Amino acid sequence: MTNGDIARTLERIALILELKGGENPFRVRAYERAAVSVRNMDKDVRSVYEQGGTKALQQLPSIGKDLAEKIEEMLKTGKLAYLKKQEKGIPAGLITILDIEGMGPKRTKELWDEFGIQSIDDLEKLAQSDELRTRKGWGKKSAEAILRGIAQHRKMRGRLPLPQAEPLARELVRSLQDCGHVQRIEIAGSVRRGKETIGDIDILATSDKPEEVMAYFCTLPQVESVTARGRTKSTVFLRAGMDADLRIVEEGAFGAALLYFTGSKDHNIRIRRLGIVKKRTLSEYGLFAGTPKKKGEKIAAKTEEEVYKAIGLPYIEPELREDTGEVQAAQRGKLPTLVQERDVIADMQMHSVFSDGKTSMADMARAAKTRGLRYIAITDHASPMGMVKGIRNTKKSVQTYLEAIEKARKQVPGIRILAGAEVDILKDGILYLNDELLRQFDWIVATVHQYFHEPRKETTARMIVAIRNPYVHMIGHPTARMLGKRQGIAYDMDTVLETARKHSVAMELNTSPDRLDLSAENLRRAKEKGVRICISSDAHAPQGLQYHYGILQARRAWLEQKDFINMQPWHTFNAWRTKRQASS
DNA sequence: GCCGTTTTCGGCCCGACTGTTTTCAGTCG
Repeated sequence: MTNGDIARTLERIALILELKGGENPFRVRAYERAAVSVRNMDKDVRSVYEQGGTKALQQLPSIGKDLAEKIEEMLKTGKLAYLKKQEKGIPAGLITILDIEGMGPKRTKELWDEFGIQSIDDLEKLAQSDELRTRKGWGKKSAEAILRGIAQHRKMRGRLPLPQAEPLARELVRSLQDCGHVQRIEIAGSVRRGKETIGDIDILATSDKPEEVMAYFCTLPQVESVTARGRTKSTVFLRAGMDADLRIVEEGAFGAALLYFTGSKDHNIRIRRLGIVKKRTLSEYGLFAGTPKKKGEKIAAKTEEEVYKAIGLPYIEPELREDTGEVQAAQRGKLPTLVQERDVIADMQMHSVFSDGKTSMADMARAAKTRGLRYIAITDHASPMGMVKGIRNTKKSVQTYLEAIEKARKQVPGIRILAGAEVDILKDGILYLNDELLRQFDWIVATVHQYFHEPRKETTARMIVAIRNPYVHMIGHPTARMLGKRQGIAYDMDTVLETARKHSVAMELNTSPDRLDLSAENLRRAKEKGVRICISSDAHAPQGLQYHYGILQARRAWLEQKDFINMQPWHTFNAWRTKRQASS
């Protein structure tokens, strides 16, 4: 069982307890919190358990004696008797109904008890009939809202990758600015936190004419339907297939509101609890003296900095706000100095027309130079796959390639160009190019492009063989995932990262918007193990030299400039590169 | 079920919107 499996099991228990009803809601919440805690961990729960037993598990946040024992059972048997017992009599399809907007546990239970619905299809039939429309507490509008919710659910199928959702959010902001009654406006929510996938878009604004702004928002051409419309909050469903919320707040409380609507929920809860200790109440309207019931004077609200300060914390960057230790780090003055886009001074993976790129090596180098990069590697493909043009496993092909690089160096002075190659890792971990050829390059990126579904054990061994190859400098897009399309290869990440550190091989942060590989979670694990990270665009054309989403991901992983081997001056980078070659 | 400068019991984040109600429960973030 992986961390994800354990988290999913705990979540499922929480859902079932809610559905059954009559349960202490805080107990439900405890299971949810524990699930989040396990999912966000940067270590394997299994290894924590193996090293320290249930006592060590109890050191984890939101895990007490009871849940430590349940996790132990899952790790030992792969099952959980408690879940089995709770599941008894609950139809599997019932839980999926909770994914429908507007259907929570209480309403779902009511319809299950009264009409025996067991699935989304059952719910649809019921909402189409007259039974709901005439039922006490429901009515015509409820039935229609449910049908709308079902239609959206079927259309949405999950979340959009950030590189698709963020431009949508920016476009909405631009449109709203055009309406003339918006003063301040900011993107909040998970887009602001730079999450890898986005469930909905949150926008926050101030306005002298809130009603007009809301009317304008609800009738934008991007909007397919309006879910809710009020004076301060409206929710719409976009044609692009996701919800967008707009909130209008008072100018004087913009900071408190931005903090609140940026989240995450768990971060908010964490800092509110800090407030309670100091007899303060924090809401989207500000930080107040007293309790929610007996609220006193306003202490801070204007800016996020001011609110954090009043609660005794330094400013915490949005990308860190996931309740994965950032509040504790802030209290101890140990927040990282997060990496920024301007720290990118080199790019260690890009392609030219020699393989599947769109432009010449010289054009790529010029574009990189214009962007302010000091050194780059041209890394055309070396792959046995017939469909991939590029470097072949022959002396002659490599010779031709190296000559082309040399020519580009002459054409574009003022930027250092490394002769690199992106070499396929074959099924057994051996590289496509032989050692005699590999040694002629300045920079070797090893990547997986085939055999994505081999067993975990074999894949782990395959990666280790590749890392041990003395000519390899970096593992490119290490899991080979494609966001929203392909899950990526599965292997024992901890073992592979430890091998990489031992052999001083860098792991790539590939900033290509459909890869973003490694993920933030794995990057953070890599950092904690002391593995070198190397950022690269994998650009196939000059406009592909982009780092925005990769940098956001790096920030979510707590990475700093010093964690990147290619954010160092050339001599530092080169010393590491040549030492790697010498020691191998 | 978790947790502790309110420490081993008694709390657990806070408020808006909707559809129904006539003062509110359920849902959402």
